[in-house]
Amino acid sequence: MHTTGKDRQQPVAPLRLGAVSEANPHPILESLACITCPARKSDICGGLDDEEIRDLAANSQRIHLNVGETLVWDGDGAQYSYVITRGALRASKTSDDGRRQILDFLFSGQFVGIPSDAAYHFDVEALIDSEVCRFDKRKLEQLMTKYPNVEKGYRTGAARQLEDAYEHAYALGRRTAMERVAAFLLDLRASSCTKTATGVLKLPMTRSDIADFLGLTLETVSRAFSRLKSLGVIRLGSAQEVEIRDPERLKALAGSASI
Amino acid sequence: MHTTGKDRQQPVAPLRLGAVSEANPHPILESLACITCPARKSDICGGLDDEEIRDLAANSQRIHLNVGETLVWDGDGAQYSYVITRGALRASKTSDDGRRQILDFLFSGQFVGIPSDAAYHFDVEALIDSEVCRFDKRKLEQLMTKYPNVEKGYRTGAARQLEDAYEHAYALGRRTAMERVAAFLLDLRASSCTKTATGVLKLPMTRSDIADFLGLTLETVSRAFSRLKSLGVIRLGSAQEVEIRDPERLKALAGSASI
DNA sequence: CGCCATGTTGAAAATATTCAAAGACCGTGG
DNA sequence: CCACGGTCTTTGAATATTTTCAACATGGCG
Repeated sequence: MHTTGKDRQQPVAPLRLGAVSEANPHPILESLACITCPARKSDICGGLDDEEIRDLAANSQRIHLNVGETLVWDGDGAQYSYVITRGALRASKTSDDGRRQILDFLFSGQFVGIPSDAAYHFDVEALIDSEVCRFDKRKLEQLMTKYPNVEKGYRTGAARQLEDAYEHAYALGRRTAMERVAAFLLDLRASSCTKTATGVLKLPMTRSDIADFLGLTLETVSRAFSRLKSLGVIRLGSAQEVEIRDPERLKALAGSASI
Repeated sequence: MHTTGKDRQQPVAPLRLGAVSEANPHPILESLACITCPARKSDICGGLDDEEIRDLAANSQRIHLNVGETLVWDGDGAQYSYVITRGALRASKTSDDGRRQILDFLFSGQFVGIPSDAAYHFDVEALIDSEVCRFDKRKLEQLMTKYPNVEKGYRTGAARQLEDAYEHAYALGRRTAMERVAAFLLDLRASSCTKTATGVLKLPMTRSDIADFLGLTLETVSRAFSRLKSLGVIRLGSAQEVEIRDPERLKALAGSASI
């Protein structure tokens, strides 16, 4: 049985919701920020024109998260929803005996906050310094009524997350360790994860995070990386810098897609 | 690597969408059926009063599925959504090399059809003779606009499915075989799965189905059942009839919850 | 420069899978 | 009504994959 070491180590000064470092309403002058926001085309904001987006801006707050800070705690009242505008976060479930399953890595443009009841049932923490846009759930519902496109975006976002979760279930249940790691790297490449100009991936997560996402141990993940390296499929600048040298080969190693 | 035997065996005469055995619009006289429907309190129908439900009935068709019949094919255009009104179905993804992951077992009251794009990315098949209520997606959207409670129910349903998928991911990634089987039986007991008057579970799925749901092989599942039996935690009438004799013990064997 | 986190690698151990065979159950047809 | 055939299930033994335990390497940061 695998118990992570990493997850027991709390962020230096974990801030509970409502006590987040900064939570400033978008000043009217700053509503321009929405126009140039990396999440401008996200599910929630994408359906609105620049005029309407000011309305959204007035009903949201921008929040900065330092590395390790927690945005959402398991059990927290689901008062807010969030759109990631910069950085990288992880959503995870941890059992009381310390086993952790990372449900998703979240990058800019992604949406957090589709609770079925009054509370969240997972944690969300910042892997690196990040920024999110916060919406009061009540106000978001009003916005959804006012702007059908927001409602539709919410629905699309929920559906996509569900499909991602299904794909993840396929990987966890039916793929080998090697296939999981290969598929993970391909997914990362297709995501909003940071890349250098030459396309080198800058992983914001540790081997332990990857292991807890893929249902493996960090050693198994490390061995898979080493194997990929020795096969010449990837190149490792540092442990966090991964260059995919042979995408086709990587696809083959990821095994047949789930159709 | 595990490849199921079961899944290669197509239903005798698989019917493609639109060619389903019966698809009759709810006759006006039959709209009463909605009132007494087992899915009357489901997410979609639950928010409406008996007057409004007639409107829903007029916009839906009742469909009968025989054992093994397929309701949704991976790749199918997502033209319809469904509410299960009777029976048991399985939603699954199968890769082209034959590996199958069952995503969910669906019982009466549950909702199928939250596509992020134009197509479904999983199959849905009947485990036993079943009945579903079919909604044209377009009409469902109109109904959602007309009745905010339907829209809210849809959203709640989507959120619940997402949370189920997350819980499933935790099980697949971090639980042992024994824990998965124990937790599965507890989940079934809490579900709408058929039970006798004395509370004995009537499993509509095979060991192979359970294995493909839990990311195991059928042999491993069978061994876990045998173990539970020898521990006196369950009693097996037949392979499909499971009596949970010691729920507390079963909970302990399911391991600590994911919080 | 050195410490502490993170990452890599090796060997032993555990868990689950694979392969194999036999038993139970169900529906069908004689 | 019972025998038959096929499918599903159970159980055993060998094998494979992944985990666990342990030691060492690396590297970022004070």
